Parts: sequence; C-alpha cells; structure tokens
Amino acid sequence: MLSIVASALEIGHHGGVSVPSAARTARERARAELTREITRVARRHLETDGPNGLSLRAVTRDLGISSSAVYRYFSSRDELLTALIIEAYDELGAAAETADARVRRRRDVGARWTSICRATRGWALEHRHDYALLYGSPVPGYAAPQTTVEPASRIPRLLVALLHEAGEQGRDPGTGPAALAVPAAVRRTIAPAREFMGPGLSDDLVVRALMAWTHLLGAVSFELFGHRVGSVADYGVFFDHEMHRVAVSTGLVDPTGAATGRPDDGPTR
Amino acid sequence: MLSIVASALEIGHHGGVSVPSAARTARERARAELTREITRVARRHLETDGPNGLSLRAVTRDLGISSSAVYRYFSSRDELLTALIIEAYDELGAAAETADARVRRRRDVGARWTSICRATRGWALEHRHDYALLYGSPVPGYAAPQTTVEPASRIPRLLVALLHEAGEQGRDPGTGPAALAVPAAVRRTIAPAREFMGPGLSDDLVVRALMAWTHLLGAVSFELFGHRVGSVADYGVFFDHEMHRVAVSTGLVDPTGAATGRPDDGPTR
DNA sequence: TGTACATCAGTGAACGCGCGTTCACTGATGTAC
DNA sequence: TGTACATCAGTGAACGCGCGTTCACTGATGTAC
Repeated sequence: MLSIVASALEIGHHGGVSVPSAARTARERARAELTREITRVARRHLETDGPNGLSLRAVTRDLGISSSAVYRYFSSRDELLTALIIEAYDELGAAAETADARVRRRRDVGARWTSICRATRGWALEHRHDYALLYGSPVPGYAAPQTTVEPASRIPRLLVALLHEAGEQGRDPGTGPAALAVPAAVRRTIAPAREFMGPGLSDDLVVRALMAWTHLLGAVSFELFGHRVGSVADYGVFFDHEMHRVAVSTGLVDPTGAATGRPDDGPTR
Repeated sequence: MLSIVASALEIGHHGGVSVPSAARTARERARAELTREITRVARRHLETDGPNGLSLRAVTRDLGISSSAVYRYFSSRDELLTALIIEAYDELGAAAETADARVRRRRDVGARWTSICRATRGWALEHRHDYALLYGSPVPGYAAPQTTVEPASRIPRLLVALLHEAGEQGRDPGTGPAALAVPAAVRRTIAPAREFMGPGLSDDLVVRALMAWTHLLGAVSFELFGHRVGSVADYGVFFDHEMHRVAVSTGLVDPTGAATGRPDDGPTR
C-alpha cells in the first residue's frame, strides 16, 4: 500500500563515532522517507485546498496509511504546516541563491539583482500555492513559530550582500548627489533593519533596500493574486522592466543601464 | 429570535411611478436588512476563520435562523463570498475617496496621494481580514466574477485623477530631464493600463504609476502579513516616508517636499 | 374596503460527507548481553 | 552468533464535531378585483 518512492537519501553521519549506523539507519531512513512523502503530498493538497483546507486525513488516504499514522511524524496539523512553510522558504531561498551564484561577474550587482528577482518570480509561478503560504494571507488560527524566521531570511541576506558590494563600488545613493533625506524618526524606526544589514550603509540606502524588497514581493504577489489582469499584458516583460527600475533607484545599476544589469540577458519567462 | 438591529435603510425609489411603494417596501425592507445582517455576521466570521472557514451554518446560527434560510438570500457560499468582496472593495474605495476629497487644495497632488495612502492603510488595519480577502491569497476553488472588477477599480481611478492633475501641472516625469526610457516591448505590454488611464500621460509615467500602485499595496500587505516584523519598528512612520518617496518618484511631489505633499500633516496612526 | 389567490420567507429533517485527535493494540525492527 | 527485551511504526475503532445543499412544508405578506 505504501506508495513510497524510494529515492536516494543523504542521512547525516550524526557526527559521532558511537552511531550503530547500519541498523539504525534502516529505520531512520524509512522514517525520513515517509516524512518527506507526507510533506510532498501535503504540498500537493495545498494546491487544491489551500492551507485551511489542508486535511491530514486526505494526506494519509493518498499515502495509503491510516489516518492516525501521521501522528508518528507530526504531532499536529500546525506542525505539518510549519514544516511546509520552512520547506518552501528553503526552496525559494535556494533558488535565489543558485540564481545569484550563476552570475559570473560577481561585481555586477545589477545582473545579480535581476537574476535573483527572476528566480523569485519563477519559483513563485511554479509553486503558486507554496508562495501564497509564505507571502499571502496569514492562516487563521496559526502562528508561525520562530523556526521559520531563519529560512525566511535567505533572500534578504542575498540582497544585503548586493548592497555591500554596491556600497564598496561607491554606488550607495545615500552618499551621492541624488541622496534623499531620512528624517530622524525614520532613522530610528529602521534600526532593526540596519542591525540586520550590518554597518557601512547610509540610512538612505537602508530605506531604499527595504523598499526594493517590498516592491519585489509586492510585484510578484500582485501578478500571482490577479491584480495585474486588466493592466499589463505580458507580466514577464513588465516585471523585468519594473525590477530594473527598482535596481536603478536602489543604486545597483546606472540609470542608462549601460553595461550592467540590463534585464535583457536571459529568458523572460 | 431574529436579532436584527433595525437600522435606517434607504431603499431606492425604483425610479418608476407604478411602484406600490408602502406595501412592497415593508417586505423589501426586511429582505434588505437581513441581507445586510448576513454579510455583517459573515464578515465577523471571516476574522476568526478566514474565507475558507467561512461557514453558512455558523452564520445562520449567529443570526438565530435555520441553516436553510440563507438560501433565500444567497444562492451559494460563493455568492456570499462575492458579496463580501464587493462590499469590502466599496468600503475601501469610499474610504480613499473621502480621504482624497478632504484635501482642500485640490492641486496639491502630493497631499492627496498621502491622504489616499493613509486611508488605504488605515482601512486595511481596521479590517485586516477583509483586506486579506481582497489582496491576500486567492480563495481555493473560488473565482471572482466580473462584478467585482468595477468596485476594485475605485482607488486606481482616484490615482488616475492625480496623474492627470500632475500632468497638467507639468509634473509628468516622462517629459522632464529625469525621464526613464521605456523599451518598445514594455510600451506594448502596458497598453491596457494606458487605456484605463486615458490619453495625455507619458509611457514613463504610466510605468511609474503602475509601480506606485504596486508599492502601495505591497507595503500594506507586507505590514499586515507580518513581513516587517524584524526590520521596522514603527510601521506608520516608515509607511509615511516610504509613500512620500513613491510620490517623489511618480512626480507627484518635489524631492525636497518643500511646500506640498509632505507626510507630516496629520496623525500617523 | 374585503375577499381569493399568489408570492415569498423561513422551517426542520434529511442526504452524504468530512474533519483532528486519542487510545489500546499488534507486529516488526533494533539493542544489549 | 543467538536470545530476551525495549523501542517504535502503523492500525482501526471511536469521540465529538461540523459542513453545504435540497426539499416538502407552513404561515405570513402582498396583489388584483
């Protein structure tokens, strides 16, 4: 009955010497596999029913196990949801990191930004419901635990790297002639962000970075949630242009877009 | 049993002469009242259970009527959902329109933009779940009918008015020295938006306007859905500053913010 | 104004269905000696 | 290597609950003459 697709699994070495490997590994492997099977099926169910409609019983039915068996793996529905969220954040983060890493010219922050944006949108389009779980409406009655914070910050961390690279290249708009004033109250309120981003960035750039991050996900959400239906024909074309402009106003790219970071160096959709 | 709060109700005159007013109105009034009661209670339920968890039976229980009675008013759960969506769009739109109308100096597009943004955020904060229904994750299995389109465009229409006012004041950035190029492919893809906005605006401004709209809702969603938790301390302060910057880059306000549209002329939260 | 008929609102029982979680249990896997 | 025991995975019945929608019905409201 168990429709487990036996797939290669890298179980860690647990770091110790005294691990009775062979034997334990058999049981543990089965456990890890079924755990993955459960989240896999659960994510599929997310697509048709949304997070609220996610039913443990339906998942177990698909897997051919009894409804009570899930409780060996997840102590409650909420815990399963948390696992799905973390998995999705990690996948999205990995997609963005890979996209960034693929850009050869590391100093070309514009190209890296473009690559990250496209990877984000691309993953979101391919995993609409996982994306909605992360950036859509909060699930009623569910509060994401602290464990989701770290995986959620993978893309932001990438962006911080770009900001510092840009800063080192003298591209911090806050230090240039087009700098925008940051009132004291605003400076105070962005203190947590500044903390996260590390020293060396102007207040102006911190604000611009927060806005870039907001705009990136705002644009993806807008498209996915259907709010661009009557106003834009080709979402991909518009997104690329839009993100190019965001890059310009964040100082990652020259307004002319001359040599770097132009959004026309790759497939659009 | 019926816990109907008898509230004043303006039923239209139906336009004709031959309306047997007095009699029909009694029945119709009751109908209109209970209809409103149902949506009112349904919206309250939205707060605790979300759109998927919205239960017709629970609503009727609260109203003290039998579960089958709703079907005299809404032919299905989806139809009730549609009513809620339209109601919410209309409320939000009205809030923004009122906020706009309250600005005395009509030529001060910056002030009007600020006012509209604050009204949008304010309404969203007061009606988090209605907001999520409009701009959060799509409801699985539900497709919003055409009837929601018109009420959804009330704020966009306000913004279009601002754009034209700004254009007439010679504030269209697309016609100035800081104009950004709009590639042909992008120009083509924004045709529907251009259609909606009417003639007289540069391509550059159309793009900026779409981005402003995206950013406005992106910022509100980000805050409401918890994605600013670790990065910004006072959401209202940051939002005001952020929207000021959006206004600047849309040409609604001078970078200096000298005379107009500064976000510090009203309560912040 | 008064009566006969038509319309409509609301009822309550029923259909067929699904859910999360608990619990005592069987049988397989793993461990210590 | 072989046996006795401990751990763990999975079962199936049960608890108590909720859902959307249909349908034949009663009784009130509205209409035409």
